[in-house]
Amino acid sequence: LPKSSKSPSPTTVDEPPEPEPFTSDEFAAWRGMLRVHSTVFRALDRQLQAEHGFGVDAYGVMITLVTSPTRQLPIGSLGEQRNLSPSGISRSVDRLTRAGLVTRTTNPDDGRSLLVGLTPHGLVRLREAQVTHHRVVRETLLARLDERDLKRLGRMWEKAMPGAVTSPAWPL
Amino acid sequence: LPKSSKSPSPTTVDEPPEPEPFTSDEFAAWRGMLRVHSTVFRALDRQLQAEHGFGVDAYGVMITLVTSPTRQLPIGSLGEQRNLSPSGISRSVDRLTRAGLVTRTTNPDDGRSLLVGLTPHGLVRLREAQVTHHRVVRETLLARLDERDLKRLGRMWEKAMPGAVTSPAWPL
DNA sequence: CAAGATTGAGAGGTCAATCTTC
DNA sequence: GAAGATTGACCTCTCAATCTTG
Repeated sequence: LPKSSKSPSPTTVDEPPEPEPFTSDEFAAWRGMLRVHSTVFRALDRQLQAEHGFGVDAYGVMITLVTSPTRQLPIGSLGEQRNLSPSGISRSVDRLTRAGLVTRTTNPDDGRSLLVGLTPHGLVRLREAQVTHHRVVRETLLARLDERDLKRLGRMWEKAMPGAVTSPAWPL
Repeated sequence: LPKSSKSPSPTTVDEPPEPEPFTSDEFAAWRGMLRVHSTVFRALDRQLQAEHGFGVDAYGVMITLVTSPTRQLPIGSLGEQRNLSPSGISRSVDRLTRAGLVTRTTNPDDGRSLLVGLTPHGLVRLREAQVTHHRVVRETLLARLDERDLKRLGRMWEKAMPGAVTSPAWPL
C-alpha cells in the first residue's frame, strides 16, 4: 500500500519498481479505510466480548435475525447475509444455540430447510449489546466526524456499491 | 446495525426497544463502511490467493517490510503494525519464511530480538502482487468514485484518526 | 526478574465429502 | 439426482504458559 522509498543503499540492487502505483488520493482513501476499519472493528469486538460474552460475529448474526420481520430466517439466507460459507454459518448457529440465544427449527413446509430464530433471551442480550455497539462506534469513529461528513460517507458507499447502505439482503 | 421493525405480531410481546439508536446518517456511514470493506477485502484476498498463492495477510506483512528503508523490521514492531498478537506475527513470519519470502535473523546487538527481512524473491513476488492489489481495489472501489470523493475520504480518515493515512507506525 | 519470541490449546473460519429430504 | 445442511480435515488467529537472553 505505501510508496516505495528509494533507499540510498550502497549495493547496486537492480530492484523492480512499484507497478501502477496508486495516486496519493487513492492511497489515502484506501489505506485510511483499512486502518480505520481495523481499529474500530477490533475495539468493537473486544468490548462486546468483555461486556457481553460474545463477539462481533455472534452480534452480527443476531442483528440480522432481528432485522427480519418474523425474527427468524432460513439458515442459508442468514449465512449469505453474514458473508459466511454454509459450514461457517452452521457452526456459528451451533454455538449460538448452545448459548441459548437462538433456536433452530425444521421448516414444516420443507424438511431440508432450517429456520433460525432469536430467543426472547437472545433479544434481551442483543438489546444490551447494541448499547455497547453504538457507544464504541460513536467514540472511535462517528463522533469525530460532523453531520456533513456522515452524509457524504453514506452517499459514497451507496455510490461505490449500490445497495451497500440500503439493501437488507447483503453480506454484513 | 439495522433499525428494528415493529412487526404486527399477534402476541403482545413486551419487547425491549432498540437503545440509543443511530441516526440514519450514522447508520449509513457505518453500515456502508462495513459492507464495502468486507466486499473489497474478500475480493482482494481471493484474487491474491488465486494469482499469487498468498493472501492479504502475507501481502500486508511484505508491504510493511518494503516500507521500511532497510527492508527489515524487528518482528515485534512488525506485529504491531499488522495489528497481530506476538504469537500471530510469529506464526505468520514462520509461514513466510518457509515460503522463502522473508528471512529471520537474530539481531547482533540483542540476542532476544529478531529482524525480519524481505528476500529478493519476496520483493519480486510482492511487486507482482501489487499489480493485483491495485487492480482489484480500483475495480471494486476506487474507480467508482471521483477524485473529489477520494480526497474527501482521505481527509475524513485523517480527521477521524490522526495518522491513519500518514503515519507509518500504525496497525495495518 | 523483565523483555522478546515461540509453543500448546482452543476458537472460529474454509473447502470437500457426506447425509437427508425433496 | 439436486438442494440444504452438517461433519471432518485443515488453516490462522488469540490467550496463557514457556523458553531464552539481558
